[in-house]
Amino acid sequence: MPKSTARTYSTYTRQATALLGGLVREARQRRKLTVQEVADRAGISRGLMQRIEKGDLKCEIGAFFEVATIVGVTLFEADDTSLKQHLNRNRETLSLLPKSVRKSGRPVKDDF
Amino acid sequence: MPKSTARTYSTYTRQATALLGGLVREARQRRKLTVQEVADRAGISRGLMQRIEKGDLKCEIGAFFEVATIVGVTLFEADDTSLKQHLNRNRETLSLLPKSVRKSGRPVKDDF
DNA sequence: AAATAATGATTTATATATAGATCATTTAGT
DNA sequence: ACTAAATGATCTATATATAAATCATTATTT
Repeated sequence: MPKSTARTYSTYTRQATALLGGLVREARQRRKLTVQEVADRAGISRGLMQRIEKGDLKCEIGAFFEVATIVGVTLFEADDTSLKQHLNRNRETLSLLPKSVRKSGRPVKDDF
Repeated sequence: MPKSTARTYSTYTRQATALLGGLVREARQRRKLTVQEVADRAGISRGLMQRIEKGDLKCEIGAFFEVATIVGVTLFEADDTSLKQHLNRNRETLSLLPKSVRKSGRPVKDDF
């Protein structure tokens, strides 16, 4: 039972999301696609599409990324191959990490 | 009234989200932080934190990015300055793109 | 080895994001 | 100029994401 999901976000989070939304809008316009067209292709409503372009923080990341992908805005160096490789590298690292010494250590609240 | 919000996602979207979640998990472990600790700092539940690390596509992008930021995983080349500049460049492009002249002057709030 | 902590997974109640509709305004095309 | 299309904004109903609680399992520390 969510008490109150009124979140707070860091400036970076807000800016990054706004930037991504802006890049989507820019890319969409460059390709001469309407909001409705992209929404249709992504299987979402026009309203959600507009919120995404405005950088609304409460959109599903899946819908957001899907729209970005459709208009050609990609995180992680675009092409599938490199993404897949990156993913695999990440997988390996993850499985290896826990192994070597995870001794005591305390939280370490550093930077930011 | 949403009929059925069972979306479909491209392979790229699924991989990108999974990768981002994996990077979050990796970064968190490297910093010796528990899931609960990061969740607390982000103001989200442990359950959501776990879904984020698994790359669940239906998480809020805001929560996702906030967690990423907290553990030090940043999109858009990390530092605030470059992000801010990028954002401004994007803004300019946007206001110029539509067609040179936008009749009724828009406020243009660039108070970032 | 025992104790403690962290993670994974599931369930429930509720807060809320979403689709869809509608209307106003702005932009594009003729 | 007029017309049509696109965008912006707001509202409602409902599907669903979320917080919280709980239990099982797996690590970690002593």
